[in-house]
Amino acid sequence: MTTVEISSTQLSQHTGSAVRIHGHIQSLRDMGNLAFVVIRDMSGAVQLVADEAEVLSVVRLATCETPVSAEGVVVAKPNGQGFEIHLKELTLLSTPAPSLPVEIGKQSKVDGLALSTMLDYRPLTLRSPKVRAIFKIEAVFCEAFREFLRERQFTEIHSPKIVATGTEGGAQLFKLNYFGREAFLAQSPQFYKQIMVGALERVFEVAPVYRAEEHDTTRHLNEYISMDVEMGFIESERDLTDLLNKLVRHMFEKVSQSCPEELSLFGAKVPEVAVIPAVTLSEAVDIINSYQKKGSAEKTDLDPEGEKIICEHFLKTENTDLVFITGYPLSVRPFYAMPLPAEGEMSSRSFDLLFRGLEITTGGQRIHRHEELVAAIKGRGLDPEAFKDYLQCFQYGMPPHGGFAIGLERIAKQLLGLPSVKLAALFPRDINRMTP
RNA sequence: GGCGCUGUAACUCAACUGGCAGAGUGCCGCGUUGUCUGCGCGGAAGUUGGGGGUUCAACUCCCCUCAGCGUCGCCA
Repeated sequence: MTTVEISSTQLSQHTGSAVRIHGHIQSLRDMGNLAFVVIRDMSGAVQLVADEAEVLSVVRLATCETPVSAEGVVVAKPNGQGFEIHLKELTLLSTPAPSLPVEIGKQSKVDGLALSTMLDYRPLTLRSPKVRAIFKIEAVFCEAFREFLRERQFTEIHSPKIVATGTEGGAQLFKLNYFGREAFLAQSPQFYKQIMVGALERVFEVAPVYRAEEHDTTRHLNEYISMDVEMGFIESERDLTDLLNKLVRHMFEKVSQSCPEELSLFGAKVPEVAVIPAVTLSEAVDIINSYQKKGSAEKTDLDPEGEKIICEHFLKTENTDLVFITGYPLSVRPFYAMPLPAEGEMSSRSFDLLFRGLEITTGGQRIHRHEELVAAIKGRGLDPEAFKDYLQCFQYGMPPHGGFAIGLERIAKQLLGLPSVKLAALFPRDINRMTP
């Protein structure tokens, strides 16, 4: 009989055959003259059954997480629920692992871990089925994001992360020493993606961005993955919200199709995305005030509590997990935001997308006329000379354009109902943590 | 960074009004042929975050310090 190399998901196709499989030992149950070994591989897990003295002696040397190669015959489980491998030979591929600080094989134990323990032992906790599922889902989000945009003739770009100036001045920048000169880690690919609209018309980028903000919350990271989009020749920000609407629909559909098991580990329900409703900021504030006894919410921005109330309202009234907030005042947006003169006060052609109570996207149309942009920069008390290189593309003609950015860890956190965005980053960087 | 809370075994947590530092899981040993939270018996495991103080006596009260969690500002 020839031995075939398989992975755990292919068991049913090899009933009665001799197979070889490799993975890490996830659990060991030694019953004396019978032992059960569950191994976890890239695709799932499988139970090995050992009942021969020679194999049992090897099993007794093994410990949880030891990588092994196993050979045996695929058989149906006696209870009829799935398949297992009747073990003929087990090879330990490394020194047996010492006892584990956290029990990653048991879901209840992993769920009960303190966030700091989860992160301190990250190389280990990332192996647990539920933790790694987060990152499989994020990979599918990225895949779907790329797929959708490529189909619409967007080109993927890679902008520099070492930059000479900040974009908006709002978020704090990490300073670094660049051969004796001052440089910064990019807080956003904003300027570069706009410049690339001049060259490629439609671009996107999936890359880390850096924010040196000194807050430690469940929705902030100092390094996170920004899924950026920018497109030219738009008529208004409506073109962007339409695109974003279809994009998130595609991303959710793809995750729903590709990751049913990963989603079920979290009991997560993927939202059905129809036409995402939109409200202006001032309408949103009125709605929030109608729920709160104090009528004091300001009409400049929403606080986290307000974001929650708005989302609850729209879930109740329109059965949607997603809602656009539009018409932010120019004053709370970066200088390049396109103004929208409305009701006496200057509003902007920008929007946020909220998902189950959290902002996952910000975007908008940008100013594309050179003279207007220079005036906007001066209006913020900034020096146009500092933005000389960025302004070049406007000097030589830029079409009406705009874009948005989706926070990968945030959309994953909200989808899976994670208590902190830090759990959605492989190795999160926050104000207190730089390792592992 | 402000405010609040918490630090006890590898992990998750108990310990009354200040009175012998414990449990479950994991780990080690022995037994167990259908486990999947294996089961049974036995065992090891602690500078109670650190430092100082009050007291006959401190995990417990006070001060300092370090760390973690929550929350707010800001943002994706």
